[in-house]
Amino acid sequence: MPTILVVDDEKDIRDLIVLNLQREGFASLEAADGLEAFKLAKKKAPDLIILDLMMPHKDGLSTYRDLRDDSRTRGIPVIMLTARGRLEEKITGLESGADDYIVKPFSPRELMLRVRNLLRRTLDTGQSDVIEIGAFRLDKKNVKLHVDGNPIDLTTTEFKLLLVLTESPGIVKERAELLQKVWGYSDLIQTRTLDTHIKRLREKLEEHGSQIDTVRGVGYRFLEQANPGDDTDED
Amino acid sequence: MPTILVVDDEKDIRDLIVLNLQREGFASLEAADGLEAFKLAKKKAPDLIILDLMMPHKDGLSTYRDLRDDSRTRGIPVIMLTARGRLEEKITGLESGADDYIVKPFSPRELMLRVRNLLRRTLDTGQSDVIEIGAFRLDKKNVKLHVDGNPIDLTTTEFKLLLVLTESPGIVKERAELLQKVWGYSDLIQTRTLDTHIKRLREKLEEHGSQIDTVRGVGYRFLEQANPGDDTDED
DNA sequence: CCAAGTCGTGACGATTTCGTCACAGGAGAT
DNA sequence: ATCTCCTGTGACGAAATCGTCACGACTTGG
Repeated sequence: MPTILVVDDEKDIRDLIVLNLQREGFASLEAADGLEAFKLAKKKAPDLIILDLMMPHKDGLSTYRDLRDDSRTRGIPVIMLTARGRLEEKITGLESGADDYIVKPFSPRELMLRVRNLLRRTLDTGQSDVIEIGAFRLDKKNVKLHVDGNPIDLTTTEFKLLLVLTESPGIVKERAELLQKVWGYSDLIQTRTLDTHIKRLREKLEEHGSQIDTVRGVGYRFLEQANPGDDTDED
Repeated sequence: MPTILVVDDEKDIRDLIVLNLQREGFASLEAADGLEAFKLAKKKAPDLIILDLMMPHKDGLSTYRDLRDDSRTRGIPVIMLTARGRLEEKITGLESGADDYIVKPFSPRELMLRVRNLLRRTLDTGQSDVIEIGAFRLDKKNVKLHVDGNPIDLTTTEFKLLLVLTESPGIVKERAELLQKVWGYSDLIQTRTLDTHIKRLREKLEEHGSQIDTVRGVGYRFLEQANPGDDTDED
């Protein structure tokens, strides 16, 4: 059952939306301001967010930007509620494709229609399990990697390895954990298999910025790309 | 709330299906044989019909034909239940695009998935018989493919395969899913049938731009043609 | 500086997966 | 009935991918 986060400072409106969502069979979360919404979104990873743009304290628009800047919430589609003629123009500019907005006052039926449409687009087509780390975009369902929009062919094993590494960018993954999660090895095994695949991964990634760090005696660490746009040498 | 008519002579199976439908929030009607089903369908105009093909008295297949011959029931999508290897071949011929079928034994989850998909297709889009992907135009009703206006002859199997592939352009369809949706295979089957038809499809499409991508170990992916013609974008 | 441990690298064979082909059975058309 | 087209299947080779090994380079600690 999809979970939807409803963000509005007015309790009446929240209640109205939540009621309609329940009637449609959706679970819901509530937040009264942008900060709470952002924290809840990171923690609970809802399938969709309904976000009022007019709120005190923290503006809805800046909350939207925060959501788009965090890797954990980037993929979550957002429906924005806005008053007619207010921020409409600005919104249309920053839409990220997966998002939508609706002008107040709105009919609940209209809102529910958009919720269903948006969920259909994201849940069904599997675009929801796309992981983004810096310039990297890991498409799980597609077994495809894009860096700055450029597709990179990875084998399934390489992809799985990269997937595990990117679980925790900047943090070391032990050899044992990598072997466990990618190959299913349960024992501590002395093997060069991991090294070989790390090498192959590095080969395919190096032209897009060296990414995988060796931590001697421990394991490997995936680093976010430091300098995008630095592509002038090859040796 | 969509209403679904369940047609099966075995009460146990009806109960199982109805239970699952209720859990999903659907209203349901029941019929134990084809005649009753036909009358009920005309009278109540359900949004979808789940029809077992193996029934005493009146065969499911002839019931299906009756449903298609009557103007009041013609537009109602039908999901047919069939035993593996029995009537599969005959079904493939009369598939009218809006319909689906599933091979017994099936999982309730799988059935519910198809119910949702079929309802989504018909309720939302008002069952469009023509699908357009880039320069491709798939005419479900006439089982015809046009690329840039040029007609391409496809067999029914090829057409169905292409139809499933184009459900999600740019996204991989797993072999299992393709086998399931085109041939009704429920198990993971080691067969070269899929490959063969992919090849035949590729042969017919390649002169109009290579389209079908192999994702080793996963499945196939339909790619939109890079169209030399211009594309207009608007909101 | 030496020894031991660890890692990177290239090559190789084994295995898996896919593409292609030929062919036989079946359905529909003539 | 005969013909034609479509379809599924197995055989076989091609290609991709994988894991392992040997060996050299490097790091670390004493």
